[in-house]
Amino acid sequence: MTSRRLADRERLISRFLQGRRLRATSERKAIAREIAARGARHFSAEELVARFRRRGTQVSRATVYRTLEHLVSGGLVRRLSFGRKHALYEGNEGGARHGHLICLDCGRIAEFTSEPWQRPLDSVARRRQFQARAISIQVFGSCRRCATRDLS
Amino acid sequence: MTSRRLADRERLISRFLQGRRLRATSERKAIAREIAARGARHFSAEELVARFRRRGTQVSRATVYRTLEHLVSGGLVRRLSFGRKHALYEGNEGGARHGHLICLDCGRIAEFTSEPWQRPLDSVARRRQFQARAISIQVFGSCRRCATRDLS
DNA sequence: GTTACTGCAAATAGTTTGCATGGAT
DNA sequence: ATCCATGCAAACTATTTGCAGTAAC
Repeated sequence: MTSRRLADRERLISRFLQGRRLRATSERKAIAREIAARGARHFSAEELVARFRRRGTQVSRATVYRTLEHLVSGGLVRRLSFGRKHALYEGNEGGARHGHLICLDCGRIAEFTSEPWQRPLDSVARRRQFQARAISIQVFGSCRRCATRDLS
Repeated sequence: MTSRRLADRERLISRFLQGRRLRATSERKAIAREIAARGARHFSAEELVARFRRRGTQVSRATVYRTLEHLVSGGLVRRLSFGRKHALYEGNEGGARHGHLICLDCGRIAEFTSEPWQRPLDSVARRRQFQARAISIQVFGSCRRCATRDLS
């Protein structure tokens, strides 16, 4: 990602904070910067905390969780709750829709574009008068690597 | 559901236990019976525990979790992890595929048939050489009732 | 008889929350 | 000056696990 787009994303989050009358604290800006830098890659709350800690940036775990909450409810970040462990998050990169292939053996997660399913899903939502805010398609199974290994 | 089909489902689970060399204990049979009785309705682990407790059936929480684990990994039951709270489960009624519309305001969950998306999803999986075991489509947003109320 | 299964209670893991202090508006 | 946001640590919730006793095979 170019630093141009990175700055764009940061600005987007600043605007979001303003719009919601949320204060632009240094902690929130640090979180915004960190998420922007990760692009569309997945991350856990704990990963953010660890990264800040390693780097000496002062942001507590509680603040990370509280800020993610805001960003998710505002649609700037998606929360992915697979499996039984921690939730994963991903920046909502301009709405590029994708689903996830989740390997139950090794935990690896791959993505595929779910663009083709967007329209039919929208139509289901419309029919039910359901106001869709986020759509998530998950396929659980074994990735190529693990499926091959399983043959042993 | 007829008691005929209910018996079918119980038998299915018995066969499953045998197939995996798992002992057919009274606890596991009680759980199988309970899940069969619920048909395709959603339930949480805690709900099962509570139901057993209320009725005086002797099945501990640990056993409920351990048994659900087996059934999920065997594909007889699906685990649905929405939101941040407890997981929900549903009997895998002969593979009738459906997705979920999850209301973020009131928590209500509605279903829609995802049959039409099965084939294209299969083809994505094939292309990636991903061995799919379960597919889950979730749409988060506001149900009709809550969307209307939100206008206030 | 052997070995898997169960129940209990304690341990985990991730996340949330109350409260006093500090900082943005 | 006001009052929202932060940090800390304690609280919570759902789930998992170690271990000793019990029951299925």
